[in-house]
Amino acid sequence: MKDYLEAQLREVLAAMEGVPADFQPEFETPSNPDHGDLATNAALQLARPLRRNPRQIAEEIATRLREKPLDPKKITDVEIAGPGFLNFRFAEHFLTQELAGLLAAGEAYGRTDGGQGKTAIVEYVSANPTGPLTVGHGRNAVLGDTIANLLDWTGYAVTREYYFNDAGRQMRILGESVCARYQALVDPALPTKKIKVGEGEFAEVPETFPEDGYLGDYIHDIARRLYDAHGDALGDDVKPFKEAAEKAIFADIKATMQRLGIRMDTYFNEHSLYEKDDVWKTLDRLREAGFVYDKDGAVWFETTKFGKEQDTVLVKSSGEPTYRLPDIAYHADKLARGFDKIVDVFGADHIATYPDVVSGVEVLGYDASRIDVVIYQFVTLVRGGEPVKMSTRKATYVTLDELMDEVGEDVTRFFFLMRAPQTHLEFDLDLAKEASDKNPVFYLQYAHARICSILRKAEEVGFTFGEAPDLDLLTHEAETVLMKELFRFPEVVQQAAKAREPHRLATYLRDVATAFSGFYRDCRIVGEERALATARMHLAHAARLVLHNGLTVLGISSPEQM
RNA sequence: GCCCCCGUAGCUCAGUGGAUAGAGCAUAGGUUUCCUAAACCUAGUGUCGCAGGUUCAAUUCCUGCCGGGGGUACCA
Repeated sequence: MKDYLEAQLREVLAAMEGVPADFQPEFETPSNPDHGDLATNAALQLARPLRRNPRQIAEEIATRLREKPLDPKKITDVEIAGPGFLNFRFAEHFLTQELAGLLAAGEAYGRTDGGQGKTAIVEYVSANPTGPLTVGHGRNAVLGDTIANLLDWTGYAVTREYYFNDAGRQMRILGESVCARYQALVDPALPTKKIKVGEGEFAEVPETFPEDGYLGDYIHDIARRLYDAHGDALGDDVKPFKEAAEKAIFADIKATMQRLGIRMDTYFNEHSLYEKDDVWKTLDRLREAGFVYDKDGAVWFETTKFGKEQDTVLVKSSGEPTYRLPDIAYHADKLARGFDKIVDVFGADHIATYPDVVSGVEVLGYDASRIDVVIYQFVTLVRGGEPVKMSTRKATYVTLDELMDEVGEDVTRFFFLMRAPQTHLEFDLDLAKEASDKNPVFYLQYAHARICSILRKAEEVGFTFGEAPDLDLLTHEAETVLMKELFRFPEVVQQAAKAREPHRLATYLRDVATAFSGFYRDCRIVGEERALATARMHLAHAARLVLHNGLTVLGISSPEQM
């Protein structure tokens, strides 16, 4: 419809004097229904170049549009309002045509092919296997997964990738932590020590426990399982402990992701970049390009040439690379794999590092504009009105599993998606637990379940989807309001995908549920005359489809009864 | 110091150039002989942090300031 009107308007404007050739008319859907279904501010924008009163310009455009004339099966009315807006009103017939299209598309309604078969890779979660996923990881996981869904729905072939590092210092400490716990099981008389874990807080640990070791219960569990399986045969070589811990923790992480409905396509081990020698080749190429120098025994990247205040160390004087170098190699790898869109989902703590990655791959000759970094702000966990400091190492965290046990998988996903990524998310655990039935996700699911119930009841009394509906019977205001709301769905999906902002879809679905409530209140099905009831069944079904499809994109179930 | 994000109703947040700034929660009241009351309806509140600027039009864009958070390691 927008396309039709834009074409008509362009023809009219082309015939008017003084309109710039490159003038781009803008359309919008007015929030106030009195202002019609679609409006354009063209006359206001033209006021300056034409040096005429905008209302006068609007009059001329309106007259010319009426003379064309506009197709009465699409547009019934053009009016001038306010300072010079042109408001258009859709013909009812147009709405019912759209409804037929929606019903025909079914569970594919909302899918568009703007991606044109292009490829995208979304990197998310990417937690190193040092402990269970926490609430903090949850926002990353759910955001990334939903952005991947949105890209899928807008025509991209999407790869979901999990990047991890199981070779660094943290993993060694993990192995040592398990080893120490194991040794204490072998010999309970082993001496212990106290280590500081915070301001005035101490933990009693085995003598061999690393100073900055991991204190979580899962470490005990892993040690206990190793002891049960191998007795005292393992000795004090850290390697088997590290490997066992990684395996157990990764299995745990994957199980948690599965509960959230997340399935990765690929797991990318940072170590593979060393096996392929990519890390050092990357360094050589940066050096050849003239952006690398040696100083104080370390290797530096000249990030000052890209507007940063300081240069950045790529290789420490110990000969060990900092994480930036493999990060650059990894992104070069993704670019070389040919993805059209590369989306990274990072916490706010990465905000200073990704520009280095962008600079790095540009130096390597790649088009860094293909990379799109979604930075989300941290989750502040609040319990009993107090913010909770979370640390994987100190084991002062709430796991994602615990959260899902308390409030459920659907609420967990929805909660993380409700707000714009760039705003801080205050997660009040007490509220989430105690008042979880007030979470908006139930509002959406309830609306869906209620539609299913209505349709079941309608079929019980003898109405059927087998009959061709006369959709033109849908002229009640509550019906047209609902239809217009439903038709926004594909555009909302596109906008949410483009902006990488899933919360737009969550907000929209609430509006759909509200519009359906209005229909439910004013328009009955059971008890109505057969033709009207049949038409309304189809409209209710359309509303169910939009809710179901929208919830599917968000990764949330749409129950048929509650 | 410098960089990034945020500042909108009592609370949590939508709203990125338009016509009277919205929703949920909370508060007060009302609605079930009627397809699911996990619902619906009604009532009320705003110096859109402050000050300038650009524009026919600014909560939205630009600059400065104030406040909150994050970053600014040869840590990841």
